[in-house]
Amino acid sequence: MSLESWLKETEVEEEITFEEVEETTTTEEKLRLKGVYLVSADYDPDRSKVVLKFYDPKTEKIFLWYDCFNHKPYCYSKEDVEALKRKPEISQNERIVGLDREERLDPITDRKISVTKIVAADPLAIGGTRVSLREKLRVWEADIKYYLNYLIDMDLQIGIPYDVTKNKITESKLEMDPVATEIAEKVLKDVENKEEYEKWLKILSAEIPVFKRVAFDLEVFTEEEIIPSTSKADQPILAASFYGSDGLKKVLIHDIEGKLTEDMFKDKEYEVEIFRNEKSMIARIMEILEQYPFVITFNGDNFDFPYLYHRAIRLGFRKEDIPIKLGRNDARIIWGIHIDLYKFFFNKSVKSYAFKNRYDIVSLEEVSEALLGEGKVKLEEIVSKVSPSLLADYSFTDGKLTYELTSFNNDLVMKLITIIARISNMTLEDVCRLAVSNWIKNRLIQMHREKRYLIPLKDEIKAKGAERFTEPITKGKKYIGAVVVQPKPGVFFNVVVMDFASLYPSIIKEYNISYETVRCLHPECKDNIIPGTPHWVCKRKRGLMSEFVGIIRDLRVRVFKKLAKDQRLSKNLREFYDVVQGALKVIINASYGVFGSEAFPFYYLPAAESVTMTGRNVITKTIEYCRKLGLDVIYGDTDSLFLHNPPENKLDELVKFAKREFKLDLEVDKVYRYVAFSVRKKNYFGVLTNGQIDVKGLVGKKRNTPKLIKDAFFKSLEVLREVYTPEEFEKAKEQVKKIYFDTEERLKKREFTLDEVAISVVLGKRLEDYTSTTPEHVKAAKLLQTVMNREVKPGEVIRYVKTRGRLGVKPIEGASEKLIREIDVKRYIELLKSTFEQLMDAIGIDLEREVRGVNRLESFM
DNA sequence: GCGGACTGCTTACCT
DNA sequence: ACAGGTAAGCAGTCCGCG
Repeated sequence: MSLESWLKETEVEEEITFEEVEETTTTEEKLRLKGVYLVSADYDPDRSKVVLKFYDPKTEKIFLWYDCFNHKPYCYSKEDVEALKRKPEISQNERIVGLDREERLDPITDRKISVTKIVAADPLAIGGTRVSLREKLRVWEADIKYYLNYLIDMDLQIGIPYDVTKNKITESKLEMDPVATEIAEKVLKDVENKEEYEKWLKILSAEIPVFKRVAFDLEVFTEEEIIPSTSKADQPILAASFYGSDGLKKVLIHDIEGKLTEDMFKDKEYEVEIFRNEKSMIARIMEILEQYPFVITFNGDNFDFPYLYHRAIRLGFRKEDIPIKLGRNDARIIWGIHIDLYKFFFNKSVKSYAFKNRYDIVSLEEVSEALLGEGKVKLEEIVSKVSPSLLADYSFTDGKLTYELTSFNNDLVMKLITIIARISNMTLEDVCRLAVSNWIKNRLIQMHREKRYLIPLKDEIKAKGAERFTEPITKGKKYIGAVVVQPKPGVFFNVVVMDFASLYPSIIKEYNISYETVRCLHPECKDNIIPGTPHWVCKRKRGLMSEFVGIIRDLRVRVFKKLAKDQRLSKNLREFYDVVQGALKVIINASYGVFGSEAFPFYYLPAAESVTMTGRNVITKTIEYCRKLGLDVIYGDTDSLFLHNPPENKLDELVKFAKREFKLDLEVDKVYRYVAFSVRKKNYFGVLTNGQIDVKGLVGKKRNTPKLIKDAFFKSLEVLREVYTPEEFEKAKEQVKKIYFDTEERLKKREFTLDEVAISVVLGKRLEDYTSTTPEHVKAAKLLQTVMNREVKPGEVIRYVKTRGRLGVKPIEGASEKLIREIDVKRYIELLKSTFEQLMDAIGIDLEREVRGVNRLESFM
């Protein structure tokens, strides 16, 4: 049967609709829920109310709770009520329902001001459309999402348990672990704002429930290797897979040709349901999904849910019967929480701080391979062409991997998301979709509100400070960054690396850096200068950012890191506290960067450069003190100092100096048996005292280096790992040389596979955006697109080889081993040479001379 | 018209 | 939509050279 006739046939079938979404419990008079976790909030435009989502771990269900306090959205004006009433934007707007005078503190001037609260009937009257108040008048606090505003006003905290009745929400009593209490009490004794700490301790140490969830993945028919259009949704769904925390393992298969039987899938590890009718299959998909309060996808915002939605519409479902809400950048499910892992793993902070850049490309394949050690089912062809059995396996594995990404290490990812939601007080959905500047922004907004500060507008912050003062070292940057010490070339045995514990956040904390405190308006603060700048810092008030970073940092170092190691606690609990301290670290590490990012509402270059300039001063002064102590500084970068053969007692003195002089913690980071430097910065290797190899920045470890060269490089490192004394170096050097020449021989004789000489480079932007130059990988990508008719997208890895042909490159995809004959061996030898030069430079081999020597020898033979 | 010096673009890395 | 600093290769341009 052709696809077209098949579609026609389905249209005449009887109407299938989704089951009614469960009526919310608010209508029940008796509603009484205990220990239910607040996980989300949203605005329901139909009821003109905020809806809260509570997760009950006992029944494993989500309850929707609609506002019953008649809370209204609002913003502020600096004009008085009378003046506002004279404005047509206010007087002729029936959606403005109230004007109230209020007192606020302007954090920039540190003076009380009177403002008018403009109350509206719905959030769109404030902002979000072209005719909203925000676009017409100069108003404050008008771009806070309404449901987040609600949480703040109602003093609600995401991620902790509540007892809920129809018209009352109270925090559940939380029992803190006695060990945690003991450690926390010590810290509480000497902090300036005890209540704030207590609040945080309670929020962060609350238990996290197991979230009942299902991972969901859709496979759709496609003619070519292109992603089907979600808006057209003109191709049938082929399969849907489910993997649930309750053990559900299921694949729904669409039997387009009417040839499938259940027997064909008998020995699978998952159940299979076969559907002749796509419409019933969609209804079944929805039925399964709705049994789970949390739905996990990998890219469900931009593919699975929009496709499902539009396909359902196309097949005749009514809009109001589909419980999916498609936004500009997200897909929400009205009965629960949709978590899109693609967005979460794409997050720069998550990628680097939580997962240490263990994955480079954000794809289900790469991320699972890196974090789970398990990849997708490999297909030789596109999904539309493989056998039903293979398609089912493929789909199932995608669902399974997606689920496992949330369950590995004892539900690490779910916990991480929950803890970040607690810190930022954002919904779980927002946490996994928005970036770190948003997380920090939301918590700062709440802090402003709690202190009754009026949140300044971006232009007010900008107008307050002079432009940046420093010149960046790197072209195209906005201000100066860190100091990198020129390394002393050579091999050094017994090297101790000292570093300042989270230097920038500590500076923000200790030096009171915040947008309102740097260049404050108090005359008496103007002598409190940041070294090397004309900026000064407030002496009268603690800055908001400084307070926030200070608390988070203290709690991490003094409470949660300790708890994570406390042997009196169960392994489970220690693991949990370790996740907490890890989440705190993610936030702390990003706290400086946001000051220099325009996307951040509290963007303020004088604050950013105050941090880096203080850092420069700290490291420079510490190096000077090392000289005084007779310590030999052979290298340093930003917050670290490499000391050659330092006497123990001198190190103690250095630590004391840092504490006394800067109030900062300097500590031993690592100790090298030996470390080898060339003249290059950020470029060295060493062997730690435990025998572990540490390579930094060398070409040999870069992801785009061909395997052949990489292997030779790491083989050499293995040799160097066995070196314990300067004498042993000589033998090792000979071995490294041999590895080099052996590899060169292999290249000359073409004894390699295509895979070994493939160069993998990420395509950074769309092909047509490379306007000034055409780098090699772009040439290869263009060949892929034009010759092989294969669409290439930014973010994709292009694998190519260097050839002797006109263009000099060819893509690997679809090529046979015959391509080896075209390889430009000469250019690979150059690559090998430069890779080894970095290594050999450091250990004192002049590669150029060695090569000439051998060549001369060869020419005689 | 050609080659070396130079600059700018691009990617990947370090802290 | 967190930052700046560094290395390296290649593409493209400029300049000198009878």
